[in-house]
Formats: sequence, structure tokens, C-alpha cells
Amino acid sequence: MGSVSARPERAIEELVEGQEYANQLQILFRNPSSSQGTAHLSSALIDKILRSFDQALAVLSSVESAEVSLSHTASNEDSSINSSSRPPATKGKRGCYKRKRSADAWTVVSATMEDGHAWRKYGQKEILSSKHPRSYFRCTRKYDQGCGAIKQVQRMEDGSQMYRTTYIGTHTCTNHAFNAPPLIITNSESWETGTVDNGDSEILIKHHDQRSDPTPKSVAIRQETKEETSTDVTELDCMMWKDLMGDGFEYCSEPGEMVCNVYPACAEMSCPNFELEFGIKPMKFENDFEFDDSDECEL
DNA sequence: CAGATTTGACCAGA
DNA sequence: TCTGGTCAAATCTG
Ligand SMILES: [Zn+2]
Repeated sequence: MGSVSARPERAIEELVEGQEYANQLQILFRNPSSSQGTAHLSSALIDKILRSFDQALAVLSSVESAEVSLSHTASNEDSSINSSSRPPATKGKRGCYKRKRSADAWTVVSATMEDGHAWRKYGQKEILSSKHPRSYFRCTRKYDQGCGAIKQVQRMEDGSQMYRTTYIGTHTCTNHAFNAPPLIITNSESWETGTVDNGDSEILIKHHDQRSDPTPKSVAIRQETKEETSTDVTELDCMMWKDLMGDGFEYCSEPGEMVCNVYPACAEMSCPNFELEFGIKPMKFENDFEFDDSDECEL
């Protein structure tokens, strides 16, 4: 009891990740459009693929034999181990650390941290470059539905209490689990409600770049039943959590590069490809969209 | 009591 | 080695 049971799903995650890298490598090889750095990227991808296999095998072998524990690697381990409280005797086994893969990452600068998804904080670090700590969140449905979306939030350093949120990965979870939730489409003007019978239909919203140009809505909504690629395309539903903040929305398409565009009212997230896929969920707001600052949110 | 934070330790990559 | 990302035990909260 209490011992960290080896998780075979971890191995599956690793294998899926390796498959993803292999797909990227395949794309890389089949598209000669990549101008430079292809060889280096390929090498990196191969390295990652091999690492994924290695991790998966390690996890699986750990499953097979409860604990082989080769930990002692020729280093004197007896240096007053009981320095601090060590509750469980077998505390060593700390699972493989899986680092984030920086695919599908985009950054949003907003006045609030809420984006309609349920996140679970799993870490916080002080960043040297900045004076505010950075918080790490993970989708609540990571273990329920295997959603691998994470985000990291950090307060912006320039005065205003804006939060820079970097989303990494897309949600594969469905908010209303099973049972075909009715999709409600909303217009930018007023929230129209259109119900789609098919539960497997997804709404794909494309918007051309709308910089400070006050183009009302140049969004083309098209729905298509997902019946195509079922291999690597993760069905995602970024959610349309209608922002109550009308004061503008800034976003940047790449983490690290800030091209702040101010959105009028209707856009909240943006994938780097100008293609957004929204699975809109029914969400309505009461009169007072006033978030209670239950915590000590000073200033 | 179950789920969410907190927080220090652990670990991977540059 | 330093820095940042993740884990997980302890703690908190409803
Ligand atoms: Zn999710």
C-alpha cells in the first residue's frame, strides 16, 4: 500500500508521444518545404522518439518486476540519511518525469486566469527573469479522460495585473462527458444558439487576421463530422467561455514573442494557424458577471 | 472524505 | 551547474 504502483498508462503515454514525434518526423521528411535546419530537427526528433521508447520500456519493465531498483549507482549513499523526516521507508521511486512538449503552444494575455476549463495546479516556481512566480496547471481530466492540456500562468511584469497564460497542448476532454452535449453556437453580436444533433460534430472557426481592423466578424463556421484522420489528429475542443472582459484581449501566437493584438469582443484564444476549433458548450452568464474575490486578491 | 493547493524535493535540458 | 518543469506528500477546503 502506498507504494507507487507502476502505471501502464504511463507507458502508453510515452508510446503515444513517441508516435507523435514519429509523425512529425514523417511530415518533416515528406515536406521538402522546410528550408534549413531539417537535419538538426530530424536528429532531435529521432532522439525524442528513442527516448520515448526508452521510457516506455522502463515503465513496462517496472511493471513486470515490481521493483528492480537499480538505484545505487556507485555512490556512497550513507551520508546521514536520516537528516530529515522520511515518512515512508520506500520513498525513492519517483516516477519518470515527463517534460512538456512544446507543440501547440500559444500565449494569451488576459486580465483573468479563468478560461472556462477546469485546471489543477501542480506547481509553482520562481522565475529569475521575472519577479512574479509562475504557476503550472494541468487539466483536471488528465487521468479521467487522458487530457494532456496544460497551461502556465504568470503575472505580467508591467504594472497592470494581467496574466500571461501559455497553453500547451489542446484539450481532448469533453466537458460534458459522454452523452452528446448540445452544441450552442454563438455569434459575436448576440449569442445565438444552434443545436447540433450529432454528438460527434465539431465546429471549426477560422478567422482571418483581424488586427486593429474593426472587421465585425469574418468567421466561417463549418461543422463536419469527424470521420477523417483518426490517428494523430486529436479532437480538441477549445472552449468558448464567453469573456466577460470587454476591455480587450491580447494574444500572441508564440510563447516568447509578443505580437499583441487587441480583440474587440469575441475571440479569446488563437492557435498559431489562424484556425481555431471550438467545441462550444452551453454557457450562460447571469446578470452579474462579478467574480467573487474570495481569496485575498489585493490591489 | 474526496478533491484541490501548497510546497519542497527531484529531475531534465541547456 | 543552474534554471525551470514536474512529482507527490502534506495540508487545506467544502
Ligand atoms: Zn482537458
